[in-house]
Amino acid sequence: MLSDCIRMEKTIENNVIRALKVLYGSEADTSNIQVQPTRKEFEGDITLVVFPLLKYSGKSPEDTANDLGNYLLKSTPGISTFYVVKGFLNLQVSNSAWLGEFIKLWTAGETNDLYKKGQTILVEYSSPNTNKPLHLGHIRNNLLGFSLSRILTECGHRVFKTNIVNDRGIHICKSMLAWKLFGQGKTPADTGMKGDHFVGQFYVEFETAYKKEINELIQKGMTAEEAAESSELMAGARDLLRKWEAGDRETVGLWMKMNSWVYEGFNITYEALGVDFDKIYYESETYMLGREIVEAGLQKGIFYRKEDGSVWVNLSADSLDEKLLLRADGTAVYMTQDLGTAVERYNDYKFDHQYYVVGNEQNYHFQVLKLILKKLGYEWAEGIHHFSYGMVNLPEGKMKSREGKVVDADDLIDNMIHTAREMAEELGKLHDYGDEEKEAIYRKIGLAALKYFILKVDPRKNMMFNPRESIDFNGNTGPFIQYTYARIKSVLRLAQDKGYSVIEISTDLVLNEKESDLVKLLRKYESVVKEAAQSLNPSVIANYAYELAREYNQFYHDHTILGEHDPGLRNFRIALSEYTGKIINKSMCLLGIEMPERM
RNA sequence: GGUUCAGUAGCUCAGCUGGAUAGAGCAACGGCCUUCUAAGCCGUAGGUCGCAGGUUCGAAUCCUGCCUGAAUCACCA
Repeated sequence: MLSDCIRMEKTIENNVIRALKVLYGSEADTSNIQVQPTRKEFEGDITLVVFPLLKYSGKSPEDTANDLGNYLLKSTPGISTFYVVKGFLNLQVSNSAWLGEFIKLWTAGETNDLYKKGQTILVEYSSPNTNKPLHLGHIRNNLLGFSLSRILTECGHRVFKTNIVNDRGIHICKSMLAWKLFGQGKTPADTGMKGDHFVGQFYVEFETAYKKEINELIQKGMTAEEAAESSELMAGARDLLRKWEAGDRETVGLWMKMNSWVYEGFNITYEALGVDFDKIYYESETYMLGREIVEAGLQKGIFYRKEDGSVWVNLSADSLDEKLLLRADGTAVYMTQDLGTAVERYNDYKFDHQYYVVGNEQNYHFQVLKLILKKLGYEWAEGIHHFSYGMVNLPEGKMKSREGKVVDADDLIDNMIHTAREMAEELGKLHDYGDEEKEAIYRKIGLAALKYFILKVDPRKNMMFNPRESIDFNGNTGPFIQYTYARIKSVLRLAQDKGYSVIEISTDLVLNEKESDLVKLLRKYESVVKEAAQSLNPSVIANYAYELAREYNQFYHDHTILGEHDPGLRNFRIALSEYTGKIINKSMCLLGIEMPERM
């Protein structure tokens, strides 16, 4: 399918090389052949840039373009005429050729051979802490991870989505202590709160009480360090951590109880976002892994031990620093654990690639992780990649969860759905639907607005979110694309009512400009998906879907579909609409965005 | 200070491995619904692509320097 679609450009490239040989006796380098779509303001469809070819022709740009144009006109089927503008050769593709391109797409069906050989790929994303609810930063992570998984799947790979939950450590102990001190035995069910919010509240309570305690100690004349050391609250939290590690029954019981509340809450958020996982790893189960690996590296002399007993690796040869791998007391650090889980995952899946969807604040960590794995001799380390994405900032600056300056995920989702509901009710197009059906549509629209807003920006860049200016539903937005889809569906329903069914498409039609523009865009789909996969960038697909929707709306506005009297042309337009709807749906599906049949 | 990333319209963002007169949306202003969904379409206005050099037929894009911002350089995760 792909090869069919790019055949025309490929043929042109080959024929240019042949032309240069025939006309000028030169062996041209393919890298000098630049074939691209002609800009809207010029006549033609496909442009050959002739500047790089002047060294072969030894002629002026115009003469060279004319020579090549004449050659291509004779040698390349589908080219009807050409225009020379300065150093650009603009080739016009004939009407019937565009129609032919569309018929190829139309009849190709669901074949998918973007990549011939699928690989096994792990995508790790989400990876929350269990001491607080998810916020907008997590939403970006989840959406990117989920979308990347779908894109890679679309490319024919076997993709496994994983999540490593940070369910242990001092932060959970803080919530636990606060609950013991202030919780009065209450549960989320008692308060009607979502479990993750319930637990998060105690985390915040701990931080507030702790800050107060420190301030009081400082008032009494202590330095900040002294105060931190003599804090009873912090000592209590540390004590819980020790008890937890020692397997103290009561502590572990409380830990399990509170975590289970959090998971209930997380699951609701994950479901609302429409993301899921094939396998969830828990840090409480994996944090010990990695020690043996460090020991082995020590034996091989890749790592070294300092006098105090701590283990380090020296990466200065790779222009990085020394890095700690094991504390003097033998306990694991973040890196130890990540080394362990990487090896464990390789053993579990024998992956060709593993993508870690983690914020760019950890660029250094993943650089080191990969390097150490390579030093240890794991060849598969070449296949691990950090899918690094930028932060979501507020107008005030960074989100700070400790200070409560965050945009809560659940609140945001609810707000989006609420806005969708208000707008839809105002427009009143869904009167004949039942409440449940309506709600399902509001949900789709609200989530589309949110997801598209986040996924349309380049993942590598930091992005801004202003809570006071709510996310748009008009213009370059998810709902706009959904609207276009719903419009198409509406046309198709009416076509069916009228008994118009398209069995085959006439090869004898004259396309208007909007129609051929649409065909041009439609045949780009697979190369867009491929580019998104290669550059790890769902925004490429988001922008494509928008462009396609905009193009379709122009076509829809300018030309009647069902009102067309010529049955051949009418059928073509119905088919064009249907296929556009299909591509819009597929593109948005790769972003994890659902399309409504009506809105 | 070292490393990495970013700086494009008032705001939020596109701009592919260098290509023609730098594009969208929002906000502003003006048009288009007795006709397939107006969450739409069309138009007007809005730019020293951070600054300065360099590479070449050609630079928002590549190189160097500088300015600004972010992240990171933890026995935190």
